[in-house]
Amino acid sequence: MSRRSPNRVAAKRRAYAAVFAALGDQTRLALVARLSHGEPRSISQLTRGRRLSRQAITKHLRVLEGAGIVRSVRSGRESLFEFHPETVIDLKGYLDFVSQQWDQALSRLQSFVER
Amino acid sequence: MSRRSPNRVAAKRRAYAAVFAALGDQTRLALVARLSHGEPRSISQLTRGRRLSRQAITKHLRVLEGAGIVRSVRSGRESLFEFHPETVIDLKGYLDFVSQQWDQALSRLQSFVER
DNA sequence: CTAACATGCAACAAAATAGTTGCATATTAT
DNA sequence: ATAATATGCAACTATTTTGTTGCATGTTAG
Repeated sequence: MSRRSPNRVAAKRRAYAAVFAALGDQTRLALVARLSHGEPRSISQLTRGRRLSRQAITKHLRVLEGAGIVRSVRSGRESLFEFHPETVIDLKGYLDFVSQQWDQALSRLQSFVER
Repeated sequence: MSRRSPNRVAAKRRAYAAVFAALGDQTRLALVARLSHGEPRSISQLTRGRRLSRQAITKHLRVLEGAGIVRSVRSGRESLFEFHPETVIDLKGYLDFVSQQWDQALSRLQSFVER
């Protein structure tokens, strides 16, 4: 049987919730879009042209980093942020799991109705 | 060309951000898991056994409903919440888009290095 | 009819989030 | 060496989120 300790399930959930929460913001979503487009960018580059202060952008980047969605590397006087795809792939997996659970529920209902 | 007005892009982003934000919470993730497992459930059913008050659960459900992740229907004295898969499917699509953008960026880099 | 149940609404408090500003420090360009 | 650039740290405010409690109202069971 798939018995999985509730604690383990809860821990997983907390982790996924943190990733979802990190993506749950316009600004951060825009940053992810920008970074997923290619090369690593510095905080200044990511701030330039935006209406938010550098510090605000920095905080958002740290949230994304904390969730494992981006990585930062210091390079001289700037710190470069780079998209880290694994976490997003993993999240897709979670959504897949939820969808599949639903599909299976539907087909169970279906076979019940049909008998 | 794919020129897409920035406003349209921003609007899309806001919408997705709202869905991510709705999923960015342990309790709500647990509710989604429960509801994706099958039959619609009433607020009382979803509250029973949990350590949160009924009102707290209700608020969470309304957040999920606002994001289009669940639907509610009144049935007599109770209101039943049901998982609504389309929104989650759509979100998976967004994550796919981001991943693909990254993959394409990688292959562009690859072909650049190789020449 | 009346009691039990299910929910809604509103006011409130505590905590987390988002953003700003000012100042300090490290790195690079001239 | 100096100035310009890039970032970090801390304090502070405003807003949003999370949760509670109390009370009112609608619905169903006995």
